[in-house]
Amino acid sequence: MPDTNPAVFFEIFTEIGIIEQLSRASLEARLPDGLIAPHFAVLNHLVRVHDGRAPIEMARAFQVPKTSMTHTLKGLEKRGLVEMRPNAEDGRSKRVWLTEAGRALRAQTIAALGADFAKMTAEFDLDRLASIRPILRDLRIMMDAARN
Amino acid sequence: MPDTNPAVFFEIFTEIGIIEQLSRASLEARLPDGLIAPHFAVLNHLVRVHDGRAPIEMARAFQVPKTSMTHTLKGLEKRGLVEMRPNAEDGRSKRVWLTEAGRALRAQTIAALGADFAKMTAEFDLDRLASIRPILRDLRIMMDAARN
DNA sequence: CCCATATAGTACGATATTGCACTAAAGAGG
DNA sequence: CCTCTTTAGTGCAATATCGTACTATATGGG
Repeated sequence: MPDTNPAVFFEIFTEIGIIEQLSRASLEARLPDGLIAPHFAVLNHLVRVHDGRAPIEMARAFQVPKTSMTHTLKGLEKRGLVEMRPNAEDGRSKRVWLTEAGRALRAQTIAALGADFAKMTAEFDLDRLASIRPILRDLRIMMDAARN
Repeated sequence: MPDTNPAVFFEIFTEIGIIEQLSRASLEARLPDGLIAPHFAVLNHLVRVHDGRAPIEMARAFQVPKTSMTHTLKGLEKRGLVEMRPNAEDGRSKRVWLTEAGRALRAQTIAALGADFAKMTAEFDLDRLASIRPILRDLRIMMDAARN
């Protein structure tokens, strides 16, 4: 019988909220003191999308206010994980570059997480997990579009 | 071909992080000024699990430090949505009770969200969404157990 | 009963998040 | 060019999160 009850969304979002919290805790347990998930997200983004991004671009990518991005970048800069340089093509903006330490920390964190996830693999069928990926992806795309 | 790469976890958690952020934004858009997701989570928990819980029980249920729960409850109490009373059976602890206003706000918020979700139903197949629920549930249970 | 230990709650300080207001620079229209 | 509007970034204040330390009460071994 097809499910036509929108409360399904409520239940799914509740599960997702709990899983997000647990996965964030796992990540932060692998980060050096003083660094939290948003710091890692920025390092990871700069590797995946290529560094040299402007802070405002990253604020949009993560859908956080630009003041939050300023703060996160300040923390990364203070620890020598990124460098902020002026943007020669636009005097209003800056560009963010990874340092060697930033790249190394990101790689090292991913390696540590890989070990954690490998343990989970022993307890959770990866094919079953992988099967929900396209649905989560489509859900994310739909919600992203819905927020106008 | 079975997927044996633990990076599947990384990708799933990334999607889940984004969806959590978007769904939290939807919820908070429906809450009165000054109330945020943790406030609603507490109200909802007190209805579903029955009120009269001790703050420490709820801190454990949400896996937040007890200081965070103290703060969240203080906000709810200030707005007359819950009442804190001493626990006659244990002088160290308190019990948290919903007020009529608290119950009403929770019901009204769920109704508003129901309308939002009904719109999403037009754009996302509910059967497809419902199909991932048991997997998310099992994943949450596994991770919850794994955190020792 | 007494005392050592454990537990519930809170005060406080450090850091995080975010809205508002401001500055500096860019772009658009004349 | 000159002005009006828009955009990128940041300072500041309000609130949130959370670790540490403290108080009060409970519990358990003697």
